[in-house]
Amino acid sequence: MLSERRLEVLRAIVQDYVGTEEPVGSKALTERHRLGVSPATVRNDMAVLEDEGYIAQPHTSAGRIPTDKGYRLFVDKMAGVKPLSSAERRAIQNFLDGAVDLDDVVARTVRLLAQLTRQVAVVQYPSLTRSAVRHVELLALAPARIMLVLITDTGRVEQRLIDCQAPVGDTVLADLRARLNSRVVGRRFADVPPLVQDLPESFDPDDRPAVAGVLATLLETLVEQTEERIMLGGAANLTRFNHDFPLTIRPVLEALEEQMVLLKLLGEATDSAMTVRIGHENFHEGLNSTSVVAVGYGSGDEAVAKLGVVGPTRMDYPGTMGAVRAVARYVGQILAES
Amino acid sequence: MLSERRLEVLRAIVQDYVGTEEPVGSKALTERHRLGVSPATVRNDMAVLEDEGYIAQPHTSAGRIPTDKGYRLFVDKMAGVKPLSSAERRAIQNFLDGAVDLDDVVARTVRLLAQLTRQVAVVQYPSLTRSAVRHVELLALAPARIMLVLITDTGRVEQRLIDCQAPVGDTVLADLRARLNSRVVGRRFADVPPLVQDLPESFDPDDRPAVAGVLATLLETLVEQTEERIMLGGAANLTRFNHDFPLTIRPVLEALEEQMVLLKLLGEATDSAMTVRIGHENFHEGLNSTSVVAVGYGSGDEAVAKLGVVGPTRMDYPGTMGAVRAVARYVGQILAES
DNA sequence: GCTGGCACTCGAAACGGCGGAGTGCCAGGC
DNA sequence: GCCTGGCACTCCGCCGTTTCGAGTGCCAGC
Repeated sequence: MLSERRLEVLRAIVQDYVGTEEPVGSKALTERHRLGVSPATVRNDMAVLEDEGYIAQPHTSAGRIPTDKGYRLFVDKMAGVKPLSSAERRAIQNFLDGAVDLDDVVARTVRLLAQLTRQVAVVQYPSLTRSAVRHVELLALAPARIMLVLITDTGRVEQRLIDCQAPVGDTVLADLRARLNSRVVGRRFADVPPLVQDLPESFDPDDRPAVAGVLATLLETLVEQTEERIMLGGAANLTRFNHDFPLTIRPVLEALEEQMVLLKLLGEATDSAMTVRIGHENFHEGLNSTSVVAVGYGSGDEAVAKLGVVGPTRMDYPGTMGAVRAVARYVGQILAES
Repeated sequence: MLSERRLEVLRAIVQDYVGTEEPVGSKALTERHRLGVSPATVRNDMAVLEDEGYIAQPHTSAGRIPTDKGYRLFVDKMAGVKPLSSAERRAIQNFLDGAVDLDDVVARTVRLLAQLTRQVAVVQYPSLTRSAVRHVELLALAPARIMLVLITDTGRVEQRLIDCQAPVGDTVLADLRARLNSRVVGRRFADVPPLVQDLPESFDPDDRPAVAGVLATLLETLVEQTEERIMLGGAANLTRFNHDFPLTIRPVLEALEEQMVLLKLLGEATDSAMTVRIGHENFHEGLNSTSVVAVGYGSGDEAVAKLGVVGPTRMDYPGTMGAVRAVARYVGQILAES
């Protein structure tokens, strides 16, 4: 366990390094912070902190920079979540209130997060699997061709084409549409399958293949995980740091282009707790010098999707966490209203 | 007018510079190309080319690099469109054939273009304004709340919420839905407005406000230009060149984040002719050292949207143009099938 | 009009010296 | 036992100098 003052030294190092982006030495520390001790004492503390792996020096006789472990301790023990100013809150609300549909909400959220944190923003579309059915529509495009349109309570619309072997009558289609909706509207996706299982039986044997086809497509759409869409923005903010890592920007950009990586990035935590993943805590190699701050958001009490930002490990954690949390809350409100 | 050989020299300079990314000198030119003349002669030609503004030297006693004007001449007079190998063609087809819906088609196209050209790919969603109506659906979410779903022949789905002052009966809604569809299905967007103008008159006066509201929203959706969505990919490819311009990548990334800039980037040409915009020919400052190769694509004979790539002015024009054209054709086919 | 030769230019890389920030350690004081 | 001032040492980054070489422009000759 580290003494109180050593923690204080670590905090000072993190704060200074985040601000200046340069290794920080003992003398500069005592000048910029009221530690009440001399540089020599700070040096001793630093030696201990280095032994414990919280800080490191890029090379002998340079200042110290925090390690991933150091940042971790900082975030866990010392960093509160910095609340936003009321001006910022108003800005968020104004920015999000003008959204016309779900795409727009997500797009605005991404831009907002990127501007607020000056980092790369990542927003997941409300997940299909955690939302509920608002309406199912069936359209006969051709006698044997049906389009299935699924509308969720989060405003998302999914569509699928279904080719039937035999023509399907309009009345059958209308019947199916009515029964389907009466059973599934308002239900969570996960609850739908058992509710529609027996539907084909109530139809004329001739029509059962078509009905089964529609149901199969519907269920497939419901469980399909691959369609977890994600929007990304603020990539230009990566360049703010590239005088330090001209090399690192490349793999980061590459990683961010992979939908799968992005999805994993936002993490598994489904509740609304905020997760911070620092440097090597990220599974992906290209992201070893970045940190991810993510949190779930939703229209009700449960998260239906996540959003977050990706930035250098050397980031302003309290401020970033504050912005991410605030944006998530407002987006949740917006979704609840629509 | 330049002599034949001088054009040849320019072509050689462009090709070498694109390959090596380094200023090319007279000696290297004669070694790598069979020009049939000595370096001294090439030097004289280069001096002329420089006087005319086709090439420039970064500093005295360095090799020459093409100017925007030089690239322009190269593209106009000398660069054919390089056809793809049959392996590449097969790859394109395989890659695009697996698409399940419009989003997927666009997403795959972006990835494909980015990989093929190793540059930043930009794909515009099939524009609403140039496509036709496949179906209009009206859903009563609540007694006085209607959701309008518009499905286009390119597979795109738009949705809007409509709040009515008074409840709307189910039969009225069904009636409106039927009449609406019988009039507009298959019509181009631009042709729709006159066809529905008189619809409210045929309804009970009590229902006319609601009907008018639905129509207004429909027309608004049809003309709404702001919803021109664009997908972008391959941003990581920008970093391939950043040892040359570490500075320029920043404004480029910023420019690419602006939807409006992207839209203008793809240009105004609505037919299927390919446009190449080189360096300063781009209106946007941040893109002064990039070139844009764009072409329209569509399910029929007319273009419904555009796609293209953004890369450094120093790009392989014939190859890029070949890839862009080929991808556009395949996407057109895919859209026509669905 | 092409060619070889030659002097010249200028950036890139290599070299070396210097300054300064920062460290570790030690002896002394509270 | 902990803090402090002092001191010697290390090593990066900066800067002026030198060297090297690719490339040029020009000129005289064929």
